[in-house]
Amino acid sequence: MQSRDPLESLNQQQREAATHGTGESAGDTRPLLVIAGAGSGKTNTLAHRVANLIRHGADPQRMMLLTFSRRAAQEMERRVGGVLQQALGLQGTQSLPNLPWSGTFHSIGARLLREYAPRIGLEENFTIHDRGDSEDLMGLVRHEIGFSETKKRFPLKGTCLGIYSRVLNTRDPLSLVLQNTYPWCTQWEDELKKLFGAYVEAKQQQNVLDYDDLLAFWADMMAEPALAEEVGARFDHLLVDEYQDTNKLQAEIILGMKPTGQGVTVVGDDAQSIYSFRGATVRNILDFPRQFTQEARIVTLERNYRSTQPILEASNAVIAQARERHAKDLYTDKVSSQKAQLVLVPDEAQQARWVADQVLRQREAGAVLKSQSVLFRASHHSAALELELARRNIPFVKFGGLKFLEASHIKDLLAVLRFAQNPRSRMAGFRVAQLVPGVGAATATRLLDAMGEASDPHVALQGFEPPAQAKEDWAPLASLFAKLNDAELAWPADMELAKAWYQPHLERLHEDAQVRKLDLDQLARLAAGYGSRERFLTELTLDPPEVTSDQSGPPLRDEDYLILSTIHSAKGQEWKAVHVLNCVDGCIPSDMATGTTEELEEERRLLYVAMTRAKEQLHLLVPQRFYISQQASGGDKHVYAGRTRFISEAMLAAFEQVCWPDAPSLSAASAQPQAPVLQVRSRARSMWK
DNA sequence: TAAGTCCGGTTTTTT
DNA sequence: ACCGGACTTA
Repeated sequence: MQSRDPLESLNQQQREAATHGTGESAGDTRPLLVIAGAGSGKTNTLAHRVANLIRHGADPQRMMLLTFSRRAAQEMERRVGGVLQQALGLQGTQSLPNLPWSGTFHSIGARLLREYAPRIGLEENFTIHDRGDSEDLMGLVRHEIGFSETKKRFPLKGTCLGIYSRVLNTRDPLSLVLQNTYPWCTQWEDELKKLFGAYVEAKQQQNVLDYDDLLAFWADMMAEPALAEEVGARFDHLLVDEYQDTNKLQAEIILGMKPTGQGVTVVGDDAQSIYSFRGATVRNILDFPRQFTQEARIVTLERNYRSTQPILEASNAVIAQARERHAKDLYTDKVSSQKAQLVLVPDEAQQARWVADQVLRQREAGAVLKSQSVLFRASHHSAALELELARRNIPFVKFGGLKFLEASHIKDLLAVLRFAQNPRSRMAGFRVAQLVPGVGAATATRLLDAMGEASDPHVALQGFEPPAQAKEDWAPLASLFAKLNDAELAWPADMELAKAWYQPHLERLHEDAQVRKLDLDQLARLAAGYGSRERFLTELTLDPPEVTSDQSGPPLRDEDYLILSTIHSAKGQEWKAVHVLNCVDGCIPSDMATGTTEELEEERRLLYVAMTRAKEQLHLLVPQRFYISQQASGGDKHVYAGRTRFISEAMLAAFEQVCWPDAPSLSAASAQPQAPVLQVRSRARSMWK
């Protein structure tokens, strides 16, 4: 049977990207850079490239595919499968390719490090600290070396970790990082050096790695020629998605693995680079062509398949003002008479109402909630809207912001498992021990010291004498760890044991134990999907479930719900209708990011990313005033905000302007119809002040 | 030594 | 509104 040409559906540029190095261009060993504009079919092209390589004999086991998230990796796998099926005329599930080496830099790094652990001086059973654990450890060390005294006002633990992380990821010296990014901390350079030294020491003693270690140790490994050669030779193809959001360390890893660039493909869009706060640098993609021993081939995808002409026009106008970029202008065939809207509303409360109204109206017109989204710069910008949606019973799911894993009861349970996995992790042990009533910081420290000095920490734990008043509650903990340490135990039985032990503590510590119990059950179900305790713990910290459950729990799979997301978490996605909240100076750009031109440029790209998510309808909301949040209810302190500086007077022609309510009045009455005129309670209180 | 109260300071975005 | 540190009480 003659199967169809699988590349038929691609345009000329996409086809060049998909087939580079095969067919007519066989023998071309240059690395490939694909500049893929927003909505230009990037994922599809990459999937076709992978499928095409496989059709030409490439072994999926020998391909490394670095994507931004596990979700992106799975999507890729699915699409590659689809293309292959079509091309080879295969049926059903017959040859879904298994791409074992696809995932984020961090998760692939963790795998390689575990595998090579014995050869690079690591212990194989290391556990991985997430952001919160790392901050806590930094805080502990900070306290231990005496930097936490009140008078000194030393940077907080989160700031310290931020500085440390930036030094590693950018490979810039500490002094430069302080000067550029943390100018208010420059006076502490010496102390920070000392702190970071102690932090590294603590991590090593406890056999834990943080996010940065996963990249830094991998890069170190690739700086060792023999190892780099060995690892590089295991992979024929190395493909990297979202390359504009990689940092110096990640570029070093790629270069170390494939110094000639043969087999390397990177895809990205410099106009969508929005992660410089994490050390990502646009230089990576701008410098890519000349990085290897042979110069790269560049293919640019400029045709947009996502948005209508008017939406694209408005987006192009915004990004055209950017200072430095690969010149490209997106075009599309999708005509529409509907311009992008600039919606003026009096304040945030009215903004929430307008969005809720609009979302319902569009649902009446046939757009299910899932095809619509609301995007915002910072997680808390959606607070008013969330209230409004709840009030009207409109289901929604929020991406980004607080995670399921950050709730204290989830952390408690995970700490038990982590401590069992790695008994040298003081962070986990500290948390677990203090769950026992009568045990506080002092007793916990005594336990961990005893375990640290012992040749076998398990024996030390079993032999530990708790204070008299804690004795009774201590026994179940000791016996739990005896069981968890048993090699016979088969995952996920560990989870059940831990949960059973934790149950009484949960009830004692939390009023709402019932609700939290549901979360723990959810976690246990999740656990069953992983092969081992080690894998569960690793994957969970590197690729946490993205959706935050409200108290109500995650919506059912078939239910319809509106998407709320930070702009950062909206990366790579698209919706029929997109609403962008708070398009005012101070929010976009965030008033915390107006210091340097680079920061400001990134904020501009952020708005561009938000706008280019829209397929048919785009609404930019401009609330005209903001109430100061910390004041008595009914208070009237507010500030006026102006339209974002990224949409200049001259660009207004690309938008349709809407004022709501109809009369663009700023009078208090129309702006705040529901606000009480009088607050009797606060008046009664104020009598006594 | 543990647990509870009070006060002061506070830089968004995420692997 | 939240967190961390200092201070108080049992």
